[in-house]
Amino acid sequence: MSLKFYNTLTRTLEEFKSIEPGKVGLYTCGPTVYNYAHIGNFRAYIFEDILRRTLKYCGYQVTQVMNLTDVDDKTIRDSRERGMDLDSFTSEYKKAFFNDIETLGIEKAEHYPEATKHIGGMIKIIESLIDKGFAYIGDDSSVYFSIEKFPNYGCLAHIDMEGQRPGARVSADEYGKESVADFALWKHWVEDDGDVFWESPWGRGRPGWHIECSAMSMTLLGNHFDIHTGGIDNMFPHHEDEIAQSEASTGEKFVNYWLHCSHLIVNGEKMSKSLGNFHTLRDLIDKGYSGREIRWLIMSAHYRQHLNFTFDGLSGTRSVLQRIDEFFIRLKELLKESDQGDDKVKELIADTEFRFRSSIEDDLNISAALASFFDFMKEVNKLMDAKKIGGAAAEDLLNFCRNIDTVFGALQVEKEDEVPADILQMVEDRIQARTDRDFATADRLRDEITAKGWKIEDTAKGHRVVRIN
RNA sequence: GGCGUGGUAGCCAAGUGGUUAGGCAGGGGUCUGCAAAACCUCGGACACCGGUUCGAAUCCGGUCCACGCCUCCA
Repeated sequence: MSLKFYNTLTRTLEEFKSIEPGKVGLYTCGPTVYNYAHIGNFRAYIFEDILRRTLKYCGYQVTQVMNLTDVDDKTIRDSRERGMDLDSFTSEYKKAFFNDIETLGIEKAEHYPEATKHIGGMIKIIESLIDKGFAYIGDDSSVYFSIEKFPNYGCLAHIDMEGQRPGARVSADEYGKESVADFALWKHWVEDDGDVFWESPWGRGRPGWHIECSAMSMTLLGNHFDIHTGGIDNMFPHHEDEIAQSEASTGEKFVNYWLHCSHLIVNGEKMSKSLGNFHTLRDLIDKGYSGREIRWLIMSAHYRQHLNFTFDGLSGTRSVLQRIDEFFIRLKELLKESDQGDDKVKELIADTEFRFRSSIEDDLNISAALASFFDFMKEVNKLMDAKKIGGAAAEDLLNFCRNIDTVFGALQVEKEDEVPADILQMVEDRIQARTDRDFATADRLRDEITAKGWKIEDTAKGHRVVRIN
């Protein structure tokens, strides 16, 4: 079996081969920290998380870099509006970002470089671009990259610049450039920037947007690395510009595989503030949904497809996750039984692992991978019903689930709810009432327990208490 | 105008020439003092029109619809 990805660069499914055997350098475009991130942003981070986990599952040692853009037009504008200095403004949102990814069960990257800490590296790249004739100083004293000097420009987005008509969005204030499509490497200080500026060979100013990713990726992963990802809207111009400036500067190939995830839409419409369907993670948490439920919904669609986010869909995840929890509770209860079912179980595990792996290796086909798990769960349930699993076989099944959950990051095999003493007492009282055949009391206690957020399940082997989500 | 994606059951969502995808919701059943939960089970589908083929949801042509990007939005 082999790992395959759809490479935006070639628009084909390609077998993945890392530059250095067994190791992968992965650069994932991160947040601009001027606001709380919304679920659309998190779709990208969850996709990148699944990618990272899949690479590890396939045996690679992953070095992931995710940038934090902490200086740009929006961070400057909003920090000034709030009367805060840039650092204290952005640090609030950096903290929120890390809280949010933890809520969603996203594994931490190895590096989270901040743009403001890498200005020196950016200046070096810009200097080399000026030296090599790819960049020039415009009439407004900003430094621009001249795309006509880089014949390969458009290789990622597959755009032929000759055929482009300048849109209305090309604003009149960008008169410093020789050509409208040229992009800023260094923006000369203007009054609206306030005290946000760095000294450079071209005077006070701040970096353009694209240059930070080139500087930070090359610093941490080298001039040439394996995978670069982001949302599809970043493909052009952001990633196109990164390729141009990086390759022009080093003369080397920048990135081998470019992976882009599609947008999330809400109730069939683009998410936007004006439509009132704009959700941040904390909005949803406040509405009572869990990070696990949100993760499950968002990861369950293939990353290159539009994902239609609906509250019906989100509520549906609660049922399936509860079913999974119940499955593991049941399986763990069988650990203390005597060993049985080994051969059948080994075969089932081998078959499922094959299906799971082929699915996930096929450009991260998570839907098919999940289907293999559901089919597996159904078979194990049948075996459990038939009392054909116990001891070591149960342990093997649990270990297998722990193993595939290194990719899903959502099964929560170990989940155990600590039952409060007062609930336990009520459960005991109810059992006694039932033994006494005092069903009125038993039912009243059950209702009280339910009202306190717990659920009783009477099984052949005893009584289980689980938390109601 | 250019580049690109998609339309699969009530909803979400894989598949891409022949063999049950899967999940949620719904029906039926097992279990139960009654429930709940769980488990088993069932139905229902490939936007439309042509074509290629023994065979098309899948390939080709056309039509309709939806969506994304085309200068800083994941």
